Amino acid sequence: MINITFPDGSVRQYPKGVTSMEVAKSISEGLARNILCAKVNGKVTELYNPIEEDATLQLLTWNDDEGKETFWHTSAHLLADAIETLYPGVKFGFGPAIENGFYYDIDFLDYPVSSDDFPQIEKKMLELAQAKIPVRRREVTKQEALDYFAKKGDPYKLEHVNDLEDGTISFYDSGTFTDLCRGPHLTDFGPVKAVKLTNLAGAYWRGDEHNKQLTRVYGISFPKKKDLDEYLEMLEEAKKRDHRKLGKELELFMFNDTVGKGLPIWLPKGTELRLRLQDFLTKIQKHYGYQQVITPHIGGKQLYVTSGHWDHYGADSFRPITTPEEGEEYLLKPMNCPHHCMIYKNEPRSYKDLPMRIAEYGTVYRYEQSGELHGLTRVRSFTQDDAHIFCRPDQVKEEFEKVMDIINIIFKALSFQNFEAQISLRDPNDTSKYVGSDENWNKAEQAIVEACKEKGLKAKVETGEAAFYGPKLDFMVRDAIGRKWQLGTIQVDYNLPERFELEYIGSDNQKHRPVMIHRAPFGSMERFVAVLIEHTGGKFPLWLTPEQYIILPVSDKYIDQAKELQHTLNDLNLRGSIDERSEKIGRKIRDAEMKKAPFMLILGEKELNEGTVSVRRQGAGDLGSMTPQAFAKMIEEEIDSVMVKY
RNA sequence: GCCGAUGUAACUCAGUUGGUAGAGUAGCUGAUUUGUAAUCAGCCUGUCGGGGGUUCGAGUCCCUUCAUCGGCUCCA
Repeated sequence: MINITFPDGSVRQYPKGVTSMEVAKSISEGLARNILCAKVNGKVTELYNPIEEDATLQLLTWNDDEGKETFWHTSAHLLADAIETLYPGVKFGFGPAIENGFYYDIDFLDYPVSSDDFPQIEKKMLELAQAKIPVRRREVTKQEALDYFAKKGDPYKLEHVNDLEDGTISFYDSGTFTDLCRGPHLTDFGPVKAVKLTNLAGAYWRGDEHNKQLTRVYGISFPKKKDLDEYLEMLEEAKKRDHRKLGKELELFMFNDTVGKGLPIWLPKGTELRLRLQDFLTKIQKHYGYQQVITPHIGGKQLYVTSGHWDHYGADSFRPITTPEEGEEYLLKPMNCPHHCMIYKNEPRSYKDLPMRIAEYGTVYRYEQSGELHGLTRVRSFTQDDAHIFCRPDQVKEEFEKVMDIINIIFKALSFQNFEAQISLRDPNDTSKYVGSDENWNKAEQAIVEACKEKGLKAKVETGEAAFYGPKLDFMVRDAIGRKWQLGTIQVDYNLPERFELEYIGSDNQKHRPVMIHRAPFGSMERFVAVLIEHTGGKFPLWLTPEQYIILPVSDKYIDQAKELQHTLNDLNLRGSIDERSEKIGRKIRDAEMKKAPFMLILGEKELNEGTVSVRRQGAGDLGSMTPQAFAKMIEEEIDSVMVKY
């Protein structure tokens, strides 16, 4: 007999060699019906694997992330199985589970494939699922694996096997389909009750654009039909928060083909919103000792040759601007750092001058590939809330942490609680992509890791994601449909100061090299506003919203008094407008609700007699009547409650 | 840039097998003067993304190009 320990700490005895499925059955039939896989001693595995010694056991269902992952991973095999049946001879790449569903990369050879094929593939998948085709693991030697795929003629699988070590290779058989796979998997295809193939995309083999592009089929599957319907419903809801749709509806920004793709135009309401965000940050930065500067939108090409950007990105940038006078070349600035370095160099600096913090809302222009453009989140002209901190080496950590504080203030004020922090280090195996000495890189990377540790910030470390001149700490926030976008960023840079030969005179009267910190708490105004729109669904916090109220006169008779009320509210530091149309009050309320105006102020005979106004909150209904002063106080208190003290 | 899809009025969308375009909303005009989510009537609105082709005839078919959407690659 062996002892099985369950997550709640309880221990039960079972015969040696018992399977997780048998354990589940011993507990309850219902549980046995719902479990998908099991975690034995911390490792996810199939339900049919025997447990030979004392172990901890967690039975995983659809409600566990790892249960879902296994479910979707098996669904990827189910997809491949169906496709191999319908399109004999196609070649398979990788087919993993992803955050929401699964995909399989497939070389369809000469088969013309489009989303029109989805229904019949889905049908085939459900057929195989209903047949409860078993999925079985088997260990194979490297040679067996090579022989199998050589015989089958699957070049991608063959290449993959070649990279694997003998003794670690396993196959999964399901019906007529056999796949190279680490697993784990469901016991059979049976639990898959609903399948939806979502889209078709090109994907380079092994993610390398020099390789052949395979066809990636994305899908999602569920153990119940109802779950699929709910998922599709959820996607529909998310679409309503799409910043591109809301940006149009709320008249925040626009694009125009003649102006150019990826070049956003901020409309009056969007501009107001953005300026309010900028003012908010400017105040914080003033408190933290930043100085604001303004630099031109173009700069001599040599700036970028010196910085190294020309070497790294020159070929993929907007072409240089030339002048009638020969020999002059300027670039639309793709970043602000070189200009700021010139400000630093403008006069000799003393160690007493440092840290020197130079901030600018700097609009930059980058030639993004056409397929990359995406609403306001990926554009060709955008404004960074940029700043560069020039400091002594001994000040790096403290300055870095202060920037983290600023980002924290901003994210809190806008309720971005669910951000993910990422430390991006260089790829130690390919240092050719980077400039600067190993020593500088090590110092910079260490500074970031230590700062995160001291601040207690849990950050995911990604190698190979650093900028070419230095490592960085990024703050990622998800959009309405779950895509991650980098917003705030902090970068430590020992290299540009060297390239621009920046110096300061130390207390020892010797020349020293400062360290540079690049940082942008919003990241870019465009992307930040885009994500903010999707988070709030267009219902911005009161301190930020373009219109805090709309006055709704009950009839035309009260328009003059409405104007008086607006003056009063102006004096109380509130902003809003009047609905002067000759419409019934019900109509005005409906339209104001649709426009997401936070407060509706209804003004008629009753209010005029009382010297009050009737207040209605968007989405919440009538709050009763109050004086304009009381209304202003209510708004003020609400704004104060979300503001972070610094 | 690559793969797949989409593009019809300001917006959301309809338009059968090819027979020269419709609805709702918005807008305009008039009537109504309104009390907490749509007052009524009338009017206006189109290079059917652009260019080329097939055809007696193209929003519908073909080619090409542009933009957008979902991915891949990229993201200083």
